[in-house]
Amino acid sequence: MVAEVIVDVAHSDVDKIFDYVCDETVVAGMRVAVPFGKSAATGFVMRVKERSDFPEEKLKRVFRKEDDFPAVNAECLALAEKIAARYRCPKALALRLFLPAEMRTGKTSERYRSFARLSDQPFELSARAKAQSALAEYLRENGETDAAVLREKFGGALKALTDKKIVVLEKKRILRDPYRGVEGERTERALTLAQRAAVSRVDETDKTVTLVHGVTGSGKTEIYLTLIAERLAQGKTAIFLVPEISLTPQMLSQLRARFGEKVAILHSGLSAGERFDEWCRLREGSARIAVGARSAVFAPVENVGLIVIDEEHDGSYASETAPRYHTFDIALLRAQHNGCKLVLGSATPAVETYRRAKEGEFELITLKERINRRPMPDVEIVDMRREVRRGNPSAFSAPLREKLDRCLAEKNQAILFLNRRGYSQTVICRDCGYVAKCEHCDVSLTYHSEDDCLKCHYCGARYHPLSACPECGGTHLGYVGTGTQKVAGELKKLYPSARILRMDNDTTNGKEGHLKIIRQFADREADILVGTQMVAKGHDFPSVTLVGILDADMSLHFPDYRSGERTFQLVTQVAGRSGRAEEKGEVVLQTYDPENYILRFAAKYDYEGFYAHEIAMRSATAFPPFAKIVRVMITGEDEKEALEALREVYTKLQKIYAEETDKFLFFNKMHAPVKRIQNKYRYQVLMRLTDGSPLRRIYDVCAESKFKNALVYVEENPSNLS
DNA sequence: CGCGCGCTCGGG
DNA sequence: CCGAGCGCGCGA
Repeated sequence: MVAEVIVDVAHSDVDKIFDYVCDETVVAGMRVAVPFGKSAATGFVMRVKERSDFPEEKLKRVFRKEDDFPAVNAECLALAEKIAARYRCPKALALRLFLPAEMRTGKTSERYRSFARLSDQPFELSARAKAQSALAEYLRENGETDAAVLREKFGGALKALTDKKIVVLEKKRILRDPYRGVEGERTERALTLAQRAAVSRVDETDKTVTLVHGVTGSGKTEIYLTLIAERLAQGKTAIFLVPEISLTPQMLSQLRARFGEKVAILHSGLSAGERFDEWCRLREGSARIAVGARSAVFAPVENVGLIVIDEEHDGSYASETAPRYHTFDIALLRAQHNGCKLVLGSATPAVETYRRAKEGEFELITLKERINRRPMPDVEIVDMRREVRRGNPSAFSAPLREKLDRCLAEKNQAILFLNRRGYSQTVICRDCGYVAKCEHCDVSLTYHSEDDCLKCHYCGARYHPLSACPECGGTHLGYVGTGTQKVAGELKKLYPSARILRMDNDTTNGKEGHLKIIRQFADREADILVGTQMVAKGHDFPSVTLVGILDADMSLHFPDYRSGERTFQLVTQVAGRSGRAEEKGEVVLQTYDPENYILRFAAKYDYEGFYAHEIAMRSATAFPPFAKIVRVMITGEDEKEALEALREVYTKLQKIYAEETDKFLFFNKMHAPVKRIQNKYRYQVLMRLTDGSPLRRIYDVCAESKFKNALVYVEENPSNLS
């Protein structure tokens, strides 16, 4: 037999099939060790065939199998090839998406543990061997027991008994359990009429994709779970995708309560061993529901009956490393391959998604009612220009102060939202205009009062605070702009007795830190939570009755075509934190642009109105979905080489532009808005296309680029143009 | 990607 | 004439 192998080297030079002789136990999808050049390499068996076209005498043999199972199933093999073609990346890179990283790096493997049990042979122990008798008695009562436990309890008696063959040891595979005591109680509720109707619509439509557009609290999750249960009953599997941040213990316990051992989670919070074991349970079929962030779309399940993408609009579904796939595209391929449904859910769908639903490409289900019939909180838009005119330069408007007073007096909780970390955004010299900048990045530094230093928010570098301007020596240094740290400090002064908690990148050390703060606040260990957008995402705080959005303009004027859409999503999401239990919630939205249509629609929770306005604008200005934005990024530490790469890539792209000018609405090269990040210079060729047809050639140009010290990559409709 | 081959250039 | 440096092509 001959195996067609892709070696696990992510480089276009070796991105081709190599044939190796193998025995019949080697099957497609297996990882094998093969001789490659001077040394050995791991490879993926793409196909097994009878004979090779390559001269037989030159063929070498597969050394051995890396695993005794195919790591990548047939569907995923085909999918990997499609991904490699679509995003122009080496097949090895596409294949790697399908296995947990620790399987490649060898950082983990199956864990085994010895178990002891009594053998069948009859025995008699001397009366003096007390420990041995006790151990035998223990095994008779408890049956098979972990050998480590027995050693702890009975010491050397275990060895004595195994030597006498009275007790036998057996190694058993241990699955590491990532749920750590997550015990959910089953909170299954009968579906409402609307939910039941939604479930049948998904089942009955002949469209592959269904968008469930349901306001916060309309019970989308229950719909997903019912659909998943249906598929499970049919002997099929399901993939349930959520934004990374939504994988909370509460969410997991809900799933575990409903589906028990059938659920496996795949996410970065697990240890290497846990992740590997969860992956194995899915591959072997003992777990049938894969839950996780975007990478879970590559779950090793067979016979997929349903894929769910919850919070479909969330930015974390787009990969930021090669291959820069979008989770939806992969999910759609898998759904089509399996002939199953793909369900998207959101309270605030991406404009592009909603349009496809409106145009009839996707089935559209709208849920207008909240399960509990409770109205969404009232949103008051506060004109900050008026506050300034009235002599209030602080971050808190009079209406917000008033509501905060009341909220605290009534012993409720409040959340204040500000999308800027640190104390103040910039340090500026009032004498000469000098602004403190990072040495490695082309951005200004943010002052952090807690550790009294200047930090770069792009690379994390820290600097001593300035006492005088390094340019002119002036000492009139001004701190401009307000961050979460400053807000927390000012709150402390305004409400000395209130307990204030801050949540942003500086106070959360990794994922656990983030959960810790959430838990503290949920346990009412604080009265006010001040934070960046991480406070916005799906957590239930029943005692929160007030949410303040301190500076809505920050996200509104973000330089990106989706800033309006994101602001709408943000306001809706943050507002959803207020008034979830008995008491009605309130939202104060502070802005210098109170007439802005996005804020107006957001304040009324009018997605339709927002959409109609936004889509008309996108159409008039030719932005997605009416055009495709393509950015070719060129980055490198060596400015000269990066520029050289830019010039070469630009010249080649110009050729495409010249030949297909009618497809281009815009074509230009420039440096990126942030010229340097972590010492890497950044250049870009920015294009806006009427349709995607030149994309293929654009990817080709980038893949051809062979500069050693300059990275060239394509971004489609990038969500962050910095 | 990692390696070795061979071409080229500079030193003396 | 020799050794270091690098560009290139190969790997089954």
